[in-house]
Amino acid sequence: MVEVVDDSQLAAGGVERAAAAVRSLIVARRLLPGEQLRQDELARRLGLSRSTLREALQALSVERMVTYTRNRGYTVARFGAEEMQQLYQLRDFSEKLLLESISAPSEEEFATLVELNERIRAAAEDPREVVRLNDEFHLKIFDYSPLRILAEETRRWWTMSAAYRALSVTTLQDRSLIAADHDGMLEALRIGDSDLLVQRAYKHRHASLDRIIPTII
Amino acid sequence: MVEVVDDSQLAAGGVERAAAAVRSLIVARRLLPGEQLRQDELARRLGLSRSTLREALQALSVERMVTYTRNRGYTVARFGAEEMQQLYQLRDFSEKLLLESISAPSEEEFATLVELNERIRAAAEDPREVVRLNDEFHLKIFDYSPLRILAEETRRWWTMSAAYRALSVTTLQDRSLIAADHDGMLEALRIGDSDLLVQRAYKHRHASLDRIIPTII
DNA sequence: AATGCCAGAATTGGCGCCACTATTGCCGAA
DNA sequence: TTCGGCAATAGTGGCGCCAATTCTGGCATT
Repeated sequence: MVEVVDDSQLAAGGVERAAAAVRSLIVARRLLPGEQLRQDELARRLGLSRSTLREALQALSVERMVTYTRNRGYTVARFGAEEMQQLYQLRDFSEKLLLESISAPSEEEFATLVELNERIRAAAEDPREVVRLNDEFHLKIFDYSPLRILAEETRRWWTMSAAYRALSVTTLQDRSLIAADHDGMLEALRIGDSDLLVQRAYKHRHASLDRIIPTII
Repeated sequence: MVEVVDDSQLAAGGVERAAAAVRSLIVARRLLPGEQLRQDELARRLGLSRSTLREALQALSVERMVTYTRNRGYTVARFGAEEMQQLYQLRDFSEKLLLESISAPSEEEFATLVELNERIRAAAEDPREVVRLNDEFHLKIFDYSPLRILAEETRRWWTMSAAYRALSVTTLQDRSLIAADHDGMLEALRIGDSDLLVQRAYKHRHASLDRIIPTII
């Protein structure tokens, strides 16, 4: 069985395409933290050459999505509890800056977020879909900030923990809690109460962290 | 004339070596912002193959040291005033966190910093050396923090502006000001006054930014 | 039975090559 | 003379190959 990776989001550009594909496999937990990435096999699986994949892995290594050891190749990045906490601490500060820098979103932007959140609520039975939509929801908000560089770095920090977040969501009993938190954030966003928004985002974030930590071996 | 890059800091490992070399060329302003990086020539110049260089450039691209355009290759990253300010704003927040997280450095660590600063003072007539030592001084401080991930990201943000900083230092009249600022920071570090340290580092940093901005075209 | 060692297999590291795309410089028409 | 188009050239994108290193499984030794 030849498995072609989902090329839904792949416009073109070999390396970017490859990086996106591998990133997506990691986020979807089809490649697990700590797992060895055999270049030859992975390249075949993605339908491209090893050299191209190599460049992608190098990029992902700088992004900390994978770990590189000389002469031993790449493995999916694995985080300990300590590192995970540092990661979330970073996001505490960066997302605070981002959210404070957002001027009131347009009607259209706001509607998009509301709709996304409704889809999250509706997908409560499908953890994978919840995670995907949740990512889209949060990343979209980051992009509303004029602080381009920080937004990009934050996106990276967000994605770093994605595989772990995905696992914790799977085992979450009441997945409607996520959408409920988002409701609160959206309300704060709508009335333009920056402090409230930051506070609610913080709470939402740490609820996530609290779910993740116990899953870390 | 065959030019071999300075292999002082290059342990081994093709790609890392290449990335370090290119980074060092950019920081030293031997490759200027906006400049096209022709892979073939650069590979020859560094004494390695184009494919290996390619991986390095890919990594540097994620680090934002270079910019990539599809089918047009890589150029040395170029920052506008707006971006530069964002970069420094990032460092405001990240270096604050780092400095606050540092527990009092050991005698030995402290002595190293003092000595470095004396060398900066002594090298006042040699701008390039001042820049190199200054980098070493600041990066070393970052590494004292237990916040490993943030320290690494901050190192990256620091390096991103290095080429611009190098230029502004060259045209600086009284280069002893830099060492004087460091004196103040070291004093705060020694007496363990975290707030004072953060404040003085802030002032130092923005003096740097104020010098850089006018040099941006 | 456990441990150290050695050859074979598997995997990574680095390189040169060819196809494709962008750039350039030239030439002819307006 | 200037501008638009076209061919030659330069440079990037992607691939397969071979050397070097690491891993693995079997064998001998204690």
